[in-house]
Amino acid sequence: MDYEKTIISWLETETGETGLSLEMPKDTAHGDYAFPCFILAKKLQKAPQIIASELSDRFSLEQVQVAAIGPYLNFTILDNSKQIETLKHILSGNIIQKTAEPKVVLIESPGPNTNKPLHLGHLRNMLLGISLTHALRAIGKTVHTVNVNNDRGIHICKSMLAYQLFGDGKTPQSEGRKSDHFVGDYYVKFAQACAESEERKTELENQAQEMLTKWEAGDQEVLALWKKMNDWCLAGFQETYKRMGLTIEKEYFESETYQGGKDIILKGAEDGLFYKNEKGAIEADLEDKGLGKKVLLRSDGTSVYITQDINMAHLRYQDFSFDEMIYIVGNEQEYHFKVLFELFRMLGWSFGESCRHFSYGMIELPEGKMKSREGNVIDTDDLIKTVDGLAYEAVKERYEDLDEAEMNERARAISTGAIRFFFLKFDPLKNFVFNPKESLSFEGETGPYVQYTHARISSILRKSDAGNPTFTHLNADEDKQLLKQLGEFQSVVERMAEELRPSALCQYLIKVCQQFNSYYSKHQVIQEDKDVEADRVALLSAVQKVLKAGLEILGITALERM
RNA sequence: GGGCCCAUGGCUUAGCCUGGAUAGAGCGGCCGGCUUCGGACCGGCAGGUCGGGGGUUCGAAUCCUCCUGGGCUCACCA
Repeated sequence: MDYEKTIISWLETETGETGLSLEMPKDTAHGDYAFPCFILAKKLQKAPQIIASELSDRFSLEQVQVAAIGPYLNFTILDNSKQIETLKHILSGNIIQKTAEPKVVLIESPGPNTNKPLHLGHLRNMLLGISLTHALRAIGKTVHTVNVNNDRGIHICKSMLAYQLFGDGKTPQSEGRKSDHFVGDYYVKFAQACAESEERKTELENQAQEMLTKWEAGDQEVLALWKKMNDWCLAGFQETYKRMGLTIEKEYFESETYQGGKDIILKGAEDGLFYKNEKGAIEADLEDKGLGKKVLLRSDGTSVYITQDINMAHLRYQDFSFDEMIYIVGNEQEYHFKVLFELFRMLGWSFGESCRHFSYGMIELPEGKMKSREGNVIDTDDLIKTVDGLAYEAVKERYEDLDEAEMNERARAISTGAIRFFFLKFDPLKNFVFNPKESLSFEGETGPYVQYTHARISSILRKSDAGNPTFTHLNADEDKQLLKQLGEFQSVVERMAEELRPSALCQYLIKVCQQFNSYYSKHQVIQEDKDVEADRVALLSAVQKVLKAGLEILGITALERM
């Protein structure tokens, strides 16, 4: 029985109005549905309080209790069969329904440059990508993960040149340095050398430019150096991806795709989509879209940044024939993607319509923006290492008699939980300040809090010897609140997948945990009355399953013990 | 200068799309709670002109508008 519809149709016949709707009160003391009577006040020439009380006098529906609280009509559904239905559903393991159309989605993340290690921006990128991948799969979409490596250009040559000048034949192995960090060290050295003097800077930049020209000309020596350093970087990234649980199905490389982009542009120019400007460069006119004019090929015929993105999309469509593509890229590239998608349209590529730029805000440090050239960046690997250490200390402090392997395993899960949750709980659109000293905690609205709640429930479930539930003892306010909350899990996951907002799931999980922990402090689960115990165990078990499914989407291990 | 985005207690933030009943929460501060299921927890207190003005509305943190402050962007860089 759909009480909402029934109540609405009663209201409509009673008042002669149409198109009325109910709202869901925030405060549970206000029941399950509410009708604000202000709307009728003008028409009926009566105070809304009076209208509410008159309507409540005339109301009579099975299983629905009505109360006029001020100008509101509040309805409470006494029949909890729907919630019990949901509860049984969850208990049977049917936690998330695949309600989405079974489309193929491509997700691009994290798009690194191969001249330095991954920093916190990439971390945010990866975690957003991973959680979205999980959420989309959970609701029934097919997701393929791809990546783009920006492995060509002047920034790459800077690291290469510095290595040539100061490298002295050293290798990551000889220095015992993670290979991408080793490469990044030379990017910093380049900047340091440039800082010596203006002359030195000009000299070095010219040399880097020469190197780039040689690279494009296919100079064997330069290419060999490029290959060596690129491979170091990529190998380092792989380690970090693995640690963060990111699997990439197909890697694309700018160095391999930029040439093909030219042909597409040239063909487009032939077809009259683009034109040659007065300097001989090929341009797209996007003035009518408010995007200005965009150069697609330089007058010397070489490609620009966007050229390779055009070809890459084309290649990906050949590889995956996706229905949707989501680019997870920072908000500083919003203009770039507006232009890119417009170009897809001009080229008549139908998939262009379903491309989305998942734009996220930057991460700043308390002392300001991160600048890799200046060295005030926090690397992903360094952060993980630090938090691993903190988590290990936290576990050791509480459970000193655990064996080393178990201690490490828990510490690692907790560390991952803390990092992931912290980076996902904020609205992705917003910039946030990362304060290394204060930001990462294992208490309050954190991943470990959710993990702890899960472990706590698990512990109770292990101890209980209750039989089968009858679902007749879940009538306390706290029972109802929890049941109601569990019923919203599905729509939270759907919303996260549609709106690309993992933060919505984080907020939800926190709320469930808070409600459970409060429940825990008021209601004893394990007890003499085994019928009551069985029902509460059923409820807890459902909470546990929802927490676990939610954590899995975020990529966090739901611990049985911690 | 044009475009896009952001502004909520000391700090970090939810709510804004789809307007409603005392603006939720975490951290920090203060007070209290482990001889029943895990204190990485729970209960309570203090702390808010929801950046500012104007408008729409019975009603605005939420919608519209102007302004202020901040970020990003508008390369034949990537």
